[in-house]
Amino acid sequence: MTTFNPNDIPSRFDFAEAQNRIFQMWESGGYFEGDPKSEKPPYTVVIPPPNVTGALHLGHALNNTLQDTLIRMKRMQGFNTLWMPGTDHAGIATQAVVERRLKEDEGKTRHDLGRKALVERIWKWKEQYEERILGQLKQIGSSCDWKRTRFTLDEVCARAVRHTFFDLFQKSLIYRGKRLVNWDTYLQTTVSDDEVFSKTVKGQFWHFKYPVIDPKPGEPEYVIVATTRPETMLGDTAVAVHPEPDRALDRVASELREKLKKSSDSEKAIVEGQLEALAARREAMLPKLEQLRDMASDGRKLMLPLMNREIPLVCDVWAKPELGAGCVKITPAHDPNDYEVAKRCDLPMINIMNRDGTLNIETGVYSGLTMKQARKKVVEDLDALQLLEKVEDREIELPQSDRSKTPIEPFLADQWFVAMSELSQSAIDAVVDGQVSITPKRYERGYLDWLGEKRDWPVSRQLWWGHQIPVWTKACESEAEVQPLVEAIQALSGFDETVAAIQLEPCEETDPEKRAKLELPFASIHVCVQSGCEEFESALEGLGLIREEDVLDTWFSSALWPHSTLGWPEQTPELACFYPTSTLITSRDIISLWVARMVLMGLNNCGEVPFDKVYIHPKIQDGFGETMSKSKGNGIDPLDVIAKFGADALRFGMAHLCTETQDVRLPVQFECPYCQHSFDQTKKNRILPKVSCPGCKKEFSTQWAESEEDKRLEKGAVISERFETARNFVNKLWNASRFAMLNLEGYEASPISEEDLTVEDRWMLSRLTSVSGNVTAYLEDFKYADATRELYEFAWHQFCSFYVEMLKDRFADETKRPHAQRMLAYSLDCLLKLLHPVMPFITEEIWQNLARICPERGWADVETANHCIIDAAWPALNPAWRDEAIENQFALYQAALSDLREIRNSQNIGNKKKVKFSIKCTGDIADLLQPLGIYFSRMANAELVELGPSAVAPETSATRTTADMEIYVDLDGLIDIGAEVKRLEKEKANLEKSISGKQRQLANEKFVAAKPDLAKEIQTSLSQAESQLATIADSLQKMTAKL
RNA sequence: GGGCGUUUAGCUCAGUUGGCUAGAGCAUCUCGUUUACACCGAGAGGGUCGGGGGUUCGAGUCCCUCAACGCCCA
Repeated sequence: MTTFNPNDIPSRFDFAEAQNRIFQMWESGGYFEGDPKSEKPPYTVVIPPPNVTGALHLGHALNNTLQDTLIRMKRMQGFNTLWMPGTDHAGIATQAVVERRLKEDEGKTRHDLGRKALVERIWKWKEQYEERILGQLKQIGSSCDWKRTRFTLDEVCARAVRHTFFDLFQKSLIYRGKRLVNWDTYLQTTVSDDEVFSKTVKGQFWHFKYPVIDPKPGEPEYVIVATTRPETMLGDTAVAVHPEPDRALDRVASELREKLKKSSDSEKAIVEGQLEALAARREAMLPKLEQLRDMASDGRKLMLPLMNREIPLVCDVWAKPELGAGCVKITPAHDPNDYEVAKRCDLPMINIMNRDGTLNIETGVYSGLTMKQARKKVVEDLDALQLLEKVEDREIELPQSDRSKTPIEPFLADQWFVAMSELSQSAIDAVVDGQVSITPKRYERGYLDWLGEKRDWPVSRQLWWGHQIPVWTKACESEAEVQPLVEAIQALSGFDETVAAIQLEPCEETDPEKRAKLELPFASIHVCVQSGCEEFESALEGLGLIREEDVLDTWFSSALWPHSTLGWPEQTPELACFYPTSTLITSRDIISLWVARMVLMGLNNCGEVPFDKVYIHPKIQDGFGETMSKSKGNGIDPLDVIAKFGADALRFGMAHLCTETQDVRLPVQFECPYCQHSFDQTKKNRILPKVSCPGCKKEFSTQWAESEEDKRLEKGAVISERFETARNFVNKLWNASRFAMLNLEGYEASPISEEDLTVEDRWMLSRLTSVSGNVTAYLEDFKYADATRELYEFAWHQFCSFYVEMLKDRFADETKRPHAQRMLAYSLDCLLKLLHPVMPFITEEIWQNLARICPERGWADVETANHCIIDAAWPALNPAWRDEAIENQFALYQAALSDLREIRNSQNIGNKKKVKFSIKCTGDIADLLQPLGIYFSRMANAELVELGPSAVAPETSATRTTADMEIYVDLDGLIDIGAEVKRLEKEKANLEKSISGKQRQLANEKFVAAKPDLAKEIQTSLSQAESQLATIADSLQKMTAKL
């Protein structure tokens, strides 16, 4: 190794070079690895596995910075830490991305490729993005145990999924049922509610007449229903009317009156109009509505046109008497509200659609048509029958699939469900009992409310990318087939209930004739197979059973993450050591989807909660308060921030903005690739393929560049200037340590006795004690912003601006030098450790350099420093070193210094000009200030000529006062009287304001009676202020006289 | 529709249980290259704490109400 020369240290930290080198050193040194055999107490965090859909964004950078900061502190505190890394297969999101790519690049659909080939393609995509994601996490500095990296679709996780599914199936907590789903006819899959968006389009509102069968005298021959989707009438199974039209109209009216009270003037007219219309309607329609209600109660039936099917007239609250004719057609299999009506009224549900969006055989002559074709034909046919009453133009809300941008069809499909009642309750109890705490506490409510609904969890997804459901099914045509098949299956499994679990699902259609007509089986046999029984699976297929094609909801595997990654269901040493994990750090949008499900699955599978603390961090928005996303163009790549500012600055910036609020704003800038000028992103320029730099006027490309011409331009980075503060802080720390190393030549370690400590040494020890205690407590409580603020303030304005400055004088004195060196090495050592969790790279780099000059450090007890800072012992200073008296003493010095500097500035005295000054104060104060008096020279180029009660103001002087002192700067030959008068007048005004405020308070008898202690304090500060005022007034008078 | 959050200096945010002249960083202005750092140092200016009402001796802080913005659930 070449000899280390502090003079060679550059004045900037070369983070780009250091980050990779240091990370490799940590990783190859095994510092990230959790040891299941360790004697140390475990501390475990599982990463919220990022989706392999794409690259990481700034939200991930925040999330992982917080986890890494915590795990690094715990590692230094002596815990056996494990941060478990991995990625999520993210079912539909990933499959959709790959399918879209396939369509764009090759014009193919997944059906052209087939299941096997498509899944292979997605695996390739996954490999590519996983590598990129893990690379990004490492660049951030994440100290995960990378050898343990898991993927929610890998063998270990798959085994856990299969065991869980089998267990729940066996307990009958998994069952098969029908459910109305959002069907994407293009992708031929269900999409979740949050992947559906509503689009307002121009459409029509058709009014049809349905004939009444055998109307009684006085009853209408037709009822009128209205719809925006005529084709669905082929699947109608009822028409509903309101059971209490009278009361329903009353309620609407009273709601309108409530609204009227709250309305602004402009709205009032509209609401009043609505009320009048309602009253008129009531007058005209109520008898008819009541008649319809009576007809429904009497069991009157209607003839569904075109299909010639008898359908009932039913009573249900879904019908709105205030709208249209007051009747609503019910299509249970193709409308969510109608589906609910059908469940309430026990109506049949007729599915009229094939998976590709065409109409099925239920629709007779319409079979095979697309929805659009069917709509046209249905309207024409009804019109021909003179059953079309009228058509209105109207704006309608059309649900669309976010993935394929095609209309969503509500569709009744077979789905697997997890029964949630018991499972949810266990997860509710865990939080109510305090086994799991959620920080900030306000998020508990959403968690509990969501679980409290105990809605069954539909877990099947009609996708190819995911955990295929391990169930084999066969339909039995008759009752006679059932028993022999069950017996055959049991025999094949060797009557082993740990291999196969069987469920019998009877057909919900009990009428054998109807079953035959609709080609429905008598019952279905479902066999769930445990993992590792491939031969049995083949044998089942030999019996004619077919494997379920659907895969599981992504959250099913995510729910197992804390234990599946540790090897469950195997009772591995890792599981024994690291489960339950300690803390989960995530963002609020997945509290119910993920956190709640992990709790209940952890309890079900392991009998213990998966973690005892959950911390929910804020979400990052751009300067406009919008969430960042690639599709908006305001997304920031953490790697761009790292390239410009360094990983430590990114991390410090992230932690610094992590307050208890819900959202934090981070204004976004473009950075010109030519001149490095950065300027604000606007809603306009963030969507352009190329942007012109306002600095150098050259054009650069953005993420939207598509044309060859645009792509040839240099690409501009998207960054945020908010990281500049953090970058500057990194630089400050780097240079403070550079100064230290330049002055530690000849360092020798040896203990310092307590009596030899100077005032500033004791002050530094006191500060270090407070700061280390505060930072520890803040981080334990997830108060990241408070921790970074404390560290920033301490490192910059206390350690650098005062302590290091004061040490300079002591370094110049040979006799004081060795002592000063030891104190500097010790305090820097301590500061680096406190900063390490947030700023790991620079602290490690400085640590390693420091060790070359002073490998042994400490003031009372000298020890050899740990080889790496990453597992050095976390500072735990003796609380006895916290010394308020010393800190107050120091504050006196700082106050005097601040006044001196202000005089220099207001009098415009150059730094090189030495000034003389005196301080008038009590003898006690003088004793306190005395030892620090020499430092006025270095810090303000000012010489203290007199200190104590007898100090007097020179003839021409500037005067400042504090509560404890009067400061006179001798300005003979220097003074700008005008400036001084102005300054004194301002000071006088301030004091007068302060005095009158205090006087008012003390004149308030109730206050003095209620808070005597506080009143006493104010009384004291009032007399001080009055004495200050006297001094200032006196000076002002003298100065004014000289004008 | 229900729930949650936010509104404090030009910008981004702190502000503990109500209490003395409401703080920080960035930006602005003035001065300054004293060899760790100009990604620096010293200083200054800048706030009717979203509007209205209430409780209180006293409100940025507690309560009510209105407004704007954001998020989650239906």
